[in-house]
Amino acid sequence: MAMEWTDELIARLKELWEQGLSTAEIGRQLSITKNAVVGKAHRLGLPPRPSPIRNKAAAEGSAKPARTRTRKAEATSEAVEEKAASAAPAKPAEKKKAAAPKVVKVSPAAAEEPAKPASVKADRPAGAEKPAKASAPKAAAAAPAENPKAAEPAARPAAPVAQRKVAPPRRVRDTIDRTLRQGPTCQWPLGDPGTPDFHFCGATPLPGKPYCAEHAAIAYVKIRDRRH
DNA sequence: CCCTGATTCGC
DNA sequence: GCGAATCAGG
Repeated sequence: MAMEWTDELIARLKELWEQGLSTAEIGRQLSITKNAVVGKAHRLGLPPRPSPIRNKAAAEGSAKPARTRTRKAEATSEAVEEKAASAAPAKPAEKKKAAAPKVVKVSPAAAEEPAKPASVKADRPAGAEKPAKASAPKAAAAAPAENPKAAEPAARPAAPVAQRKVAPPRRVRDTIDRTLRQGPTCQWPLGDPGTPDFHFCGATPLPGKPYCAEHAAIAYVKIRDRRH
């Protein structure tokens, strides 16, 4: 079987779906693709979400194909047209890019992919480890940014930033999102981003604030004495 | 580019 | 039934 949509899995899907999470996000939490999420959601008849492109052919109640014609349908009808239109194709190529060679995807080498955290699906095989620069530091800078004056929140270990573990930006973001969603914790960064000891405070935050009392005090300073 | 959800259709 | 491939808008 391709996949077992257990009752529990379906229940989780429904729940997350109702929580308004994006399909991709739900997929990440369930370790499936967003396509799987969307497909299943439709089959389950879950309430559609506001889609960026939903209404176009649909809202068009009148003379219109009412359908988006995917490449397959198009190819089919094209073939038909070709047959009926006796040679001389009046239209060059709609908007399709010329028949791209499109090499086969999965290569034999895929078998020896480096082990992954298991739970995480192996997406982005290629670009997964190059974006390592701006993201981590950004995370650290984000919090203290509210307080330009009291910058330099945590001690700087002056650590030899040697072994960057290269934290994928997306992953980091997702982790943070998840944390925030499932239970707020103090997001004050501690340590040097990129070093193994980097982490967030994690204490219980003040109501409505991303930081705990201790760090909120540092993060939010009055802007008094601005003039002069 | 990134993201989003929707749809089609081979499996 | 499933979901990759694709589309299409932001």
